[in-house]
Amino acid sequence: MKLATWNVNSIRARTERVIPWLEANRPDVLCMQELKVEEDKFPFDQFRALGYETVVAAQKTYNGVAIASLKPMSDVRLGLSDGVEDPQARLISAVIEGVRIMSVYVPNGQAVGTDKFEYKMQWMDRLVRNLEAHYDRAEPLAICGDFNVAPEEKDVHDPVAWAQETLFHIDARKALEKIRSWGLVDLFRLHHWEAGFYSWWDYQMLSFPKGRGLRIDHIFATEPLARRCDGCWIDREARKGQKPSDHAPVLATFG
DNA sequence: ATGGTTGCTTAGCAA
Repeated sequence: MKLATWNVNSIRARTERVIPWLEANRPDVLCMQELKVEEDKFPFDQFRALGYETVVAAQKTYNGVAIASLKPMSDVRLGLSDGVEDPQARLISAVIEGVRIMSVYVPNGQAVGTDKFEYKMQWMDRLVRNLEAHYDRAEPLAICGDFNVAPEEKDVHDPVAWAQETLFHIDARKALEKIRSWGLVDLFRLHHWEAGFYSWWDYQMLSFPKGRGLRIDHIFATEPLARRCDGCWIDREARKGQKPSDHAPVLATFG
């Protein structure tokens, strides 16, 4: 099985990049984030033409997550289902070939000290409670998506400069570690130890050509699934060329 | 250097 995740930064703006990428890479599953469109305007037909069925949790203008799959999906679940009134579409999951696959878009947090950063912290804590309440770390499960947090110094081009930002603040890193310590493995770090691999580069200041990025998109898996993972990588090529997303896809394969 | 870029929606917000 080949699993991919990609923050597309508007599916309508990115359809001409995402569809050819799917055709070239043919993952069994693609988790997407930041659709920025209501469900009735999602381009289901173009995915279906390549053999993918897609389920979405969407809203107008902001956020929005989806899972496109070649294989049948069952028990589709939307949101954190914790009774909290929350209009933001940031989580969808489905069971595919016996694996619970989650597509998540963790809040960016805007700036440390703001209400949005507080919402980010609370959302990550709610995700931990969702895992504790509904899932079993002994079962195969993958959480894929834009976590908006880089785990370690080696995942950030300039850790000192980014320490005060929402994507690498110590509180955000601790919250990410709490999610991981529920019983998840960072699949990228199973296969690569080196610094300097990034999944996101700001559109501004020529960040991509200058190599100023962060590794904030992840595929986390429970132990029984991680044991089957024989590769995990970031497709930097997809960040190049005309009208790219500011994120690159992350992929993992399983035997 | 308080800049710079992109997308949605239409001047301001979010990333």
